[in-house]
Amino acid sequence: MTDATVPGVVSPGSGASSVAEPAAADAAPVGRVQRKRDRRIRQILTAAAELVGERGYEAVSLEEVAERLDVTKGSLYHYFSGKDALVTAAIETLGDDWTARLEGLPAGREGTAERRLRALLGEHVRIAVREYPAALRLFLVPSTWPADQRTRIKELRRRHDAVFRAVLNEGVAGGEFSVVSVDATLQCLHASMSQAPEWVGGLRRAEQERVLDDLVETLMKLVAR
Amino acid sequence: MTDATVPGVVSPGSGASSVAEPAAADAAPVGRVQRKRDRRIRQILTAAAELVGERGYEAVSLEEVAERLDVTKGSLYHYFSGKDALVTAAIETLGDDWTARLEGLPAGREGTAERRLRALLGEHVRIAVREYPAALRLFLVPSTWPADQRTRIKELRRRHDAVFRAVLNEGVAGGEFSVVSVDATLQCLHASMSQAPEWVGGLRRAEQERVLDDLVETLMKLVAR
Amino acid sequence: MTDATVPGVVSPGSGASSVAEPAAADAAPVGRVQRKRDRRIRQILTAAAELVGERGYEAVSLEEVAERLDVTKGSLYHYFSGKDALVTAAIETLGDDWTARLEGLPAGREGTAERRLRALLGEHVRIAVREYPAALRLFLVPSTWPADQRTRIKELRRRHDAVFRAVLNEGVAGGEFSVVSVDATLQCLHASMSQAPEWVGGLRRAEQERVLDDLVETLMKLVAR
Amino acid sequence: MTDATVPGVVSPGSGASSVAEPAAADAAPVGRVQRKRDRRIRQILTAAAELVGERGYEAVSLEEVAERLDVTKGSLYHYFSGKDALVTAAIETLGDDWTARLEGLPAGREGTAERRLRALLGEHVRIAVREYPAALRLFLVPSTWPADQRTRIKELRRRHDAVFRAVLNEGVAGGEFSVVSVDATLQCLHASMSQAPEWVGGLRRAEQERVLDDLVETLMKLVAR
DNA sequence: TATGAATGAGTATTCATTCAT
DNA sequence: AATGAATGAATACTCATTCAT
Repeated sequence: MTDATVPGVVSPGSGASSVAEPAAADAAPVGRVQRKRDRRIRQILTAAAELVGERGYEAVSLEEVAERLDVTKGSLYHYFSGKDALVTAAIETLGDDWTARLEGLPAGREGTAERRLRALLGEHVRIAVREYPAALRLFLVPSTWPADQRTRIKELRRRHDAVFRAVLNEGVAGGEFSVVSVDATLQCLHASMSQAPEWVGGLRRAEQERVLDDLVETLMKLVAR
Repeated sequence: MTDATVPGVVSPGSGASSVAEPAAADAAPVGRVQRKRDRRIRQILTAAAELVGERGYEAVSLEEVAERLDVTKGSLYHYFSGKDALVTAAIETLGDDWTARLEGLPAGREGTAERRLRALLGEHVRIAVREYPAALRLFLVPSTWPADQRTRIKELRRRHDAVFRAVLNEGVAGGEFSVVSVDATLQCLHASMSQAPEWVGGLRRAEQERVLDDLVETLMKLVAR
Repeated sequence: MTDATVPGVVSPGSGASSVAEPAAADAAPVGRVQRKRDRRIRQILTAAAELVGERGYEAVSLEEVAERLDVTKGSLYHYFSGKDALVTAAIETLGDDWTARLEGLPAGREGTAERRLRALLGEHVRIAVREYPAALRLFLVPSTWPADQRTRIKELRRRHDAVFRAVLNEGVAGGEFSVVSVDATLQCLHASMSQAPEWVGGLRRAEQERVLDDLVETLMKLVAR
Repeated sequence: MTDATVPGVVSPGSGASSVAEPAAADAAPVGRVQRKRDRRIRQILTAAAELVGERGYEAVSLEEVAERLDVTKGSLYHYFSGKDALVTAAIETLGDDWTARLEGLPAGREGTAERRLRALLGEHVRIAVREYPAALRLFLVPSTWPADQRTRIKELRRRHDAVFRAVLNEGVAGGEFSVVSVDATLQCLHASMSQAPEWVGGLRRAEQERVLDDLVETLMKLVAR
């Protein structure tokens, strides 16, 4: 994802716009100014994503986001058209980062489908528990949100699921896995892992590891022949 | 659950102390007045539970709850000490009702463990999808809540899980099921079913049914030998 | 003060009235019922006076008064037309009791005017400190109160002051005392004593006694020749 | 007191940290912006102090304060963290102004201790009567306030009393005055003067003057040899 | 008499958003 | 680009008062 495609970003000099920029903008040379702007946006999104990941959408205030960045609330409006836009973009960033980490996992690319799936599940669940304890909430976007943004979130999840779906499909094709339905299996995998932070939150580290291992093994049954 | 055990309920001017109570009152352990009060509390909890089930905790305002009951906000404070207390009680009510329905399910009590589990999963997921679309949120109690209430919710979940745990244990004991860990399996079942409304929300009824059947079958794999 | 003259008391059978009863009511035999009513009123006033004495007017809620009496808020409206009426009456009761105690003091009636004044001051200040820590507030009746009630409070203070005024006048007449103005002297005495709870509130008992003795001696200078 | 020391004031987006500050800013220790902010805070405090002085703490609502300043309630929260903070700061301001006026009084600095004390008492009592009719309430800070703020108020009174204490001490040292205890004398002076508005509130101006003179003369007896 | 349910106007507080500088 | 002041609508909560039973 390049910053230029971040949704809800206010385009400089053209007033507020909650719609993504036309790619035509690329025609203009991307100068220092633009790069600086992109960097700033990146900072904001990171801060917002962390907060939303920790506390959930409704509990995060722009004040907090601004404070974490050591700027004022008003500044955020130079880059985003409003809270929804900012948070949506942040969720997207968080999801993209997460997806990228899974994709970048060496163990996720070699060996049998089973080994790869196990590695992906382990990494995913550990990211969830340690870094995004409220990640589940990200996908519970208030039903009052504009359809536009809900669509965006669903799209994000699709991308996120793709990495699991690929392994699943390969496993099935290669005869390693057997599933009732790839979609249903994906949903179960995702749901189970997302809620993990809830159960293991109060446990000691050693116990956490054991429980998470059990979780991964249990989930592997979903694809067993 | 009897209403008398609803948490956070404000007790009426009772406090029998400096003035002598007529002993006759003991004859009728619960008077008309008390029954009426209980009924009202029930109404409030039902309304609140519906709203929380639909929109989640943070998004529900007391104003809305009051409006749905056609009373004023202030009235709610006659019965509950505050929003947290009301919502906690509502969640508890909702959870208890849900649990009771599962327990009351005939198909959940007879036949092989496998048949019973399948029946329970089917019913649970259909309740989730049709009646409590935001039920998942119920278990995402904000970490800022008082410990007291968080404990209560966890206790509630334990009761709720018990019905599944019983079948699971029997199935394992009888050699019908095989699981990595009963706890992990329960968590996966619960999480997967709770999030179901999210995926199937936009589908047509017929499609919904098919997807939910797939889901149940997929989950049955978690206990396969 | 007989209860029949308590202001703001709702007359039975005649609807609410914030005006004192005409003495003609005495024509009717004062039956058991009336006596019971009077006793109840007395209880309410005592409870209210204590609370107002402790916390001040604005901080006391009818709920608290009712709770201390183990009745419901609504019940209070059988006896008083509203909060102001109740509190005014309570202040009056408190003031009357206080005055009565000073008047009943043996040391206040015999010996030289100086000995008597010293005894009165000592007792007064000790009542203030130990029993009515917020008594001062009683005389800071919100200026928004109806004139009727403000008058009543002033009248009460006049009665209360009378006991000191009498000794003062005698002392002056007998040549024992010398004052710039009896009124001003009274005001100073009253004000100084009323605020005593504020300074000595945090002190240990022994220290309190020493400080209060200093206070009394200091005040005696106001009448020195 | 400089505004920078006003308690409870919310600091603006400062928090200089992740972003480098231009060192040049140090040249102007207090910029235009800061001065403007200080002026605004001053305005708010003055309005609040007046209201508190007139009506007392509990009776003042933020709405009233805001209205007097022709801003909205919410704006006050830009400068103060809440009602307590605002009111405490207002009391402090009021007390400081009062103290400063007494200290600035020429007649309070020259002549015999007796002349100076008489001048101070006269001025003090006239400020109380004319400008802060509810000033007494300021020192009756509700016992429910946070300890932090109660301490602050006590400290304020100490500063306020200091101006009288100094004259008292000098008079005693120089043999002009004779007191039982400096502390007790101060308390009596303060209490008597603070309550003055209550007695003289309803009088005509000419009468007021006479009564206040009597009051001052009466209080002078407290230090008579 | 007494109760307890209900009200409605009020209170402090929060927060996304706007805008002049 | 960034600030910080200001807004206004919303939110939880309180309390004196009324009233049917």
